[in-house]
Order: sequence, then C-alpha cells, then structure tokens
Amino acid sequence: MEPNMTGENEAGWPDQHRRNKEARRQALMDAATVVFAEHGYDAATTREIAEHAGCSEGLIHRYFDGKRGLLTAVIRSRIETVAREIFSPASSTEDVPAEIEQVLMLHLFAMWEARDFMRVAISQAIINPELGREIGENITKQRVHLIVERLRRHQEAGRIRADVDLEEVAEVITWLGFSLGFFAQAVIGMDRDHVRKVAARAATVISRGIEASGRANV
Amino acid sequence: MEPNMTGENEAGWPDQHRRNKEARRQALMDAATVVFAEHGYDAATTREIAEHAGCSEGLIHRYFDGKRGLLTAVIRSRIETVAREIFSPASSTEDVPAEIEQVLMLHLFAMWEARDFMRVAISQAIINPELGREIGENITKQRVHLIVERLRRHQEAGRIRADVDLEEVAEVITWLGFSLGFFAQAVIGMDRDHVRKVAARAATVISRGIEASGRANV
Amino acid sequence: MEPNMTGENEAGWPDQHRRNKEARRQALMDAATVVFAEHGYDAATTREIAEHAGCSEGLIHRYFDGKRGLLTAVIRSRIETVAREIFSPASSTEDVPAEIEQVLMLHLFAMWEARDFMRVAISQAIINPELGREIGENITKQRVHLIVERLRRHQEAGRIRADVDLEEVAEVITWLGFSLGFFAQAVIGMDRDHVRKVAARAATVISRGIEASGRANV
Amino acid sequence: MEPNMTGENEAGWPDQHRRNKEARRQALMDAATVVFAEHGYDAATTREIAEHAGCSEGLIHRYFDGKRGLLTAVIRSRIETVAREIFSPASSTEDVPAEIEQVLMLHLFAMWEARDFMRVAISQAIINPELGREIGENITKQRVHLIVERLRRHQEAGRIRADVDLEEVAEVITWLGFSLGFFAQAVIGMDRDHVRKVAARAATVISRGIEASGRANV
DNA sequence: AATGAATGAGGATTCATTCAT
DNA sequence: AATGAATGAATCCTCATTCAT
Repeated sequence: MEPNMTGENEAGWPDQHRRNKEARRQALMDAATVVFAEHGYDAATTREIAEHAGCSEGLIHRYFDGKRGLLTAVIRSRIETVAREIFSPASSTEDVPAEIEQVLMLHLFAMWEARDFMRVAISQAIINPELGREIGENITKQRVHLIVERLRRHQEAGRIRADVDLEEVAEVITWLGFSLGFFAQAVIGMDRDHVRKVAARAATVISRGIEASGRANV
Repeated sequence: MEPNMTGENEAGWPDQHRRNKEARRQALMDAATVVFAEHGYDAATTREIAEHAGCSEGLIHRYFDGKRGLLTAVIRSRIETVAREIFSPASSTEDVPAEIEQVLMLHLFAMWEARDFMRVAISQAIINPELGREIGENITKQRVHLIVERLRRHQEAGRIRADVDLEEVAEVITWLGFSLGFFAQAVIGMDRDHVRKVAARAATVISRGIEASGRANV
Repeated sequence: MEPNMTGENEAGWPDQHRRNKEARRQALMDAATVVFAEHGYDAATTREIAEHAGCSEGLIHRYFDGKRGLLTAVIRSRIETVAREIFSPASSTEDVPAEIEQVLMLHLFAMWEARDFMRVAISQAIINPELGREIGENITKQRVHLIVERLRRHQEAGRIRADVDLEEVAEVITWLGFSLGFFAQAVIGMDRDHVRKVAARAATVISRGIEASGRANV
Repeated sequence: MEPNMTGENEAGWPDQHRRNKEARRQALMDAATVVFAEHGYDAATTREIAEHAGCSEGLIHRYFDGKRGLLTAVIRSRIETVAREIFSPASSTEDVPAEIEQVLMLHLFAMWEARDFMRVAISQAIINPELGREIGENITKQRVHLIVERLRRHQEAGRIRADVDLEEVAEVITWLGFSLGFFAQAVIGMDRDHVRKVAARAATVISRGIEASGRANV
C-alpha cells in the first residue's frame, strides 16, 4: 500500500516479516474479541482463538504473554477508540432535541458496531473492579465531557436554561446511551427500531426538560 | 418427598432433615452467588463454593445436578424477586418529580442490595442470549409496567401532559435506573452520593419534560 | 492384618480409607523415586509416575501439591533414614582395621540399597545449593559424628594415637564411603567386588596410618 | 572444510567466517556449560543458552544438531581435558606425604575450576549409565594411572613399603580427591579451607599408612 | 550463514464429577 | 444422606525445532 516497497535486498526482510507479525497480532486480537464475546473469557480456549486467527497457540504466549495478556491487549487497544468513535464528526444543529437525539443515536450505532468488544469488556469489568473503574473513567470522563461541550453552545445561545447543570444532564444522557446502546440492543436483544424510538423519546423529554421556557410553551 | 416417612430406625429425621436439606440448598446458593460474583462463573470453583457453604462438593451435584444447575438455580430463584422488590411499597406522591425520583432511588437501592446477584445474572446474560432475553423481559415488561401505573395517575390528574407516551418514558426511567443502579454504583464503583445526585437531576429534567405546561412555567 | 478391624459401622470408614490414602501416598513416593532416578527429575513425567503408582495424576497434586512437592517429599522422607540406616547396629570390634572396614562396608551396602533415592537426591543437590547444603549436613554432621564415636573408643584404649584428629579422619572415611558407595558402585558401575577390595585396602591403610606406633611395627 | 574457499563476491570471508564460526561454537558451549550447570540439562532452555552466547537459537541446531548434541559436545570436549589438567606439571617431591597432598590439592583446585562442567557431567552421568562408565573410565583409568606412576617412584626408592598395592591406594586417593574436590567444595558448599585441611590430614594418614616402617617410627 | 518467526507435540496442573462407604 | 477420595478430560503454557528470508 505504501509508495515504496523499500527494497531491502541486502540483509533484511523487515517489510514482509514485520507485516506478517503485525497482521498476526491483529488477527489474534480480532479472533480473541469474537471468541471471548461468544463464550466469555474463561470458557474461551486458546486453541479456539488460535484456530480462528489461523495460527498456532504458541503465538498467543509469545506475543501477548498468555491468555490474560491477550485479553488485556484487546481491551486496552479498543477501550479508547470506542469512546472516541462516538463523536468523530462533532457536527451540531441549532436544535436542542436534534442535538440530544443525535448524541443518543451515535451511542446506539457505536455500541452496536462494537458489541463484540463491549461484551468482553463489560463482562470483565463486572468481576474486575480495577477494569471497571478504568472503563468507567472512559464513559464518564471522556464522553460526558464531549456532550457537555455540545450542550454548552446551546446554553450560551439561550436555548438551554442557564440554571441547568450541563454536567449532570450529560451524565444522564451518557448512561442512557450506554444502557440502550449496549444492553437493550446487544444483551437483551430488543428490537432495534424500538430502541431508537425510545431514544428519540428520551431526547424529546430531556430537551423539553432543559430548554428555555419560552420554547417549551410554544 | 412426602412430609414425613417417619420412623427411621436409628434416629427419626423427617423434618429435621428436610430442614437441614433446605438450609443446605440455600447455603449453597448463597455461597454460589458470592463466589460467582467475585470470580465470574467459569473461574469460580465448586470447591470454593462448597467451602463457603460449609458442606461437601458432592452436594452441589446431588441438589443441583452440577455447577451449571447451581447457576441456573441461583438466577431463577432471584430474578423475579429482585424485579419485584423494587416496588414493594407502592406509595406515591402528588408530586411528579418526587414520584420519578422515588422510582429511581428505589432502583439505586435495590440494585445495590442485590449487586452480587446482579453481577452473576448480568455477566451471564451478556454471553447467553436466551438468558439475556429472559432478564430483559423482567426489566422491560415487569418494571416498565409498574412505572407506567404510577405515572398514569399523574397523567389522569392532569399533572402530566396527555400527549406523553407513558410507556416510552417509563422505559427511559427503567434503563436509567438500571445503568445508574448497577453499573455506576456496582461496576464502575462511582461515588454513591454522586450517583444519587445524578438520579435526582434526571428526575427533575424528565418530570419537567413531561409535566403539563402550566406547571413548567411557574 | 491387624488384630482388630475396628468395626466403624455407624458413621465412618477411616481404616480402609486412611489405609488406602496412606498406601497411595507411599506408592506415589516409591514410584517417583524410581522414575526420577531413571530419567532425572525434569525429564520424568507425572503421567509415568502415576502409572507406576497405579493411580491418577491428579493425586500427585492433591497429596503433594505438584511434581516439585513430590520430589521434596521423597527427599525429605528418606534423607535422614538413609543416613541413620548406615549405623543401625552400632556393633564394634577391638580391631581398628576391622572397625573402619565395617564402617566402609556399611556405607557400600546402604548406598547401594538406596541407590535409586541417592540418584534423585544427589542430582538435585548438584543444581540446588540449598538442598546441597542440607544433604551435606546429613553426611558431614550426622555421619561423621557417629564415626568419631566409634573411633574414640579405640583412641581411649590406646589403639589409636592420641595426636590423631578423629574428626578429620572421620570425614575422610565418610567421603570415601560416599564416593565408593554411591559413585563407584551406582554411577560408574564399577565391579562391586572390586569396590569392596578398594574399601578394604583403604581401611587397612587408614588404620595403619592412625594406629599407635607399637602395633604398626609388629 | 578446506582452509579457504577464498573470493566470495561481496565480502571475502574465508578466515573471517571460520573464525566467527569457531568463536560462536565455543561461545555456545561455554554458555551451555553455565546454563546447564545452573538449572540442570532438562530445565535449561535453548533460548537462555543462545542469549548467553549472544546468538540465535537456530545455531544450536545448525552447529550441534540440537540441544542434546550441544550437551554431548560440551561433555566430550572437556572430559579428557579436565582429567589431564590435574597433572599438567608432573613435578614431584622426595617426600611421600607432600606427594600425596600435592595430588589431592591438584584435585581440589581442578575440580573447583571446572565445577560448572563437573555439575553438568556428573548430573548426567548419574542418570546415564553409559556416560557414567565413560566418566568412570577417565577417573579410574587415567587418573589412577598417573598417581600410580608418582607413587611408584617412592616405592622404588624404598619410601613406600614393597607390599603396598599402589593401584588400590591410588584409587583411594582418586575417590577422595573427587569427593572432596567436587562434592565437598562445589555441591555441599563446604568451607574450602576446611576441605583443604581434611585433604591434608588424609595425605598424612595415608602416607603414614603406606610408608616404610622406619620412617613412621621417627 | 544467520536470523527469528512460527510451529506443535507434550507437560503440569486444574476441576467438575463420580462412587464406594 | 453425606462425605471425600479418586478420576480423567481438558487447559494453558513451554520449548526444542524448522524454515523462509
């Protein structure tokens, strides 16, 4: 894919080899995500992961220092990405309900896309306090902050009442996005259209609850 | 199986034994809840459970037909209880915000009390679609229904706008109660006072979002 | 075999069970001694040991906490016995050469009898300084002391010169007994009759070297 | 195999390489000696050996045809050297005790110098009868022979009684040198000064035991 | 010639389950 | 009815060895 394949005829073969090594690492992590999601971490076997990845079990230990290390690597590598993906295009409307709805829909979409990974991460977080806290930080700190940013614009424009604590409202939205996005959709297996409808309703209710009174009365 | 087969030659144990048996069954289930919650189902060992319960491993197989059966028994036995416990005293206020806040607080309390069980149930639900659906039913069907009942009274009294879809609003409240009650408190380890504050804020915002306009303008 | 089979009809079965358990522990240790001696500790497999002992691999871990624990148990259980066996019948002669020869012969016999165990213990001692020291203590402290006792009688009777340091002579005899008994016989595979002849010669030379001059001149 | 195939196109490496190859072989053998001595043959890993030697694991297989081959090479290459080193300068005294003491001290020194190699060789000999015999031959045949040579001079000069079987006495001295030199010093970890004192005592006692009576009476 | 990526056979260990008592 | 001794299948992991470059 790169412009030059950089010869390397004298003493090395880094390209081909490095690429394979990296590719294998990634294949292993992808396979692990799927297999862990399917059976849970403990019930998953390194053999099945290796088969999925199309390589030998030994590599799991060489590259990740064992099964646990593979889990850690999988989680570490995506935990931030997932959080950030939700807000990549920070587009905004002049409309508060639309703004909130967009945020919720982004959650619904991102959580659904990453549902395999989420299953692994959340099921581990449930029994590992440390990991729980780490994931929590990503949800509350990162995401909440971004939502606050979005809402602040509206508040400054007078579309949201000045006495509204944006921070807390943002948390409410975040938790809603998480539970509807992951649990309702991916765990409970709720009809996704219904989930969207509930999210839309939440957006309406919440925005009405925080909008400057003039509008609410229209 | 019948109440008493009385008259065992050595020592008569008709009730004595039934009681012991029931006590042991329960001890085993309690122990399992704790141990499963701590390490997760797979990583938990029957030996540790038996030790916790103060009896031999063999009983797990005699009473519950194995480890899996014990898990099933634990979940089945509490899944309904937990849902119902949330609304034991169906008291109500004339105040919409107070009503919603009460509902959320009940969630917070119940989920915290049952956090060990929740850990077991949710982590299993995540990898078992069937169980996921079953638990989902309890959340959405049972709980949502009860919340709707509470809100309807206010709607009929004109305190909630007539065009509000109570069903959907109830779902929003339920998911919020679940994520704040279980995840924020028990998984993420978030400060419980903070969680309560967020829940209170959610109650304010939501009620304002659904209340009849007259009140909102006061 | 024992006079009473001690009923135990009401609530227990300790005899049969305890006996089997103890018997199995011993069988495992005996098997381990043989298998470790044959291939060396590392190359030996728990499977082979279990087969030799006629039970499952699991027991090695239940009873001895793993392969290493089994090794330790084997060594600990015999290390003292072997040392003590050498001098069980502390009989003595009025004859110094005979006394020394007897001591050496006892070494030859004991080391040969315990050659399987010795192979295990010594090969481990070679790479484990701590174990080396422990075994060393048994050789030097215990054995040397006993030899000194035997020689002292002769010294007091004037059959050994007063200026002879019995301690050091005893050490010489001990090391000779060890190397001839274990190495010459069991490792090198030297002809045992030849070994005995060398030991006898050593006894002659040493006794002549320490006897009161009057006798040496006869 | 021939001295030089000179004239490789890119960079001429006829000698250059041979030297490197030899250096690498030796580095590998030295590293193997150290690592085998530390953990024992089985527990040692080719990876650790390669790291020690500063080259790749593959070379072990190219040069020595595997781990076992490396072990063999290590032992074969030094087994004779060690035996011979003990007597490099065949100097002698007119004094029998001094002669014997010198022989023993040479053992003590040589065994200590070669203790790593000895650990490897002896621990293997213990479980490999064939190797045991081979090493035994070196000890008994070679070394005994050299000692006999030394003693014969004294016997012919009348300093050792004519009826003394030099062969057997030499064996006694050899085994003493071996057990004190290797076991007492390197395995048991006995204080080296003490070992020397014991060796000196042994020399005194033995020489007194074999010397012509005239001297013993002085 | 040398590397190091990759393999796969084999090992210790764990643990749910069974069964004699 | 309950125990706990015993099992053996299955798992993670290690490591000598191979092979493409």
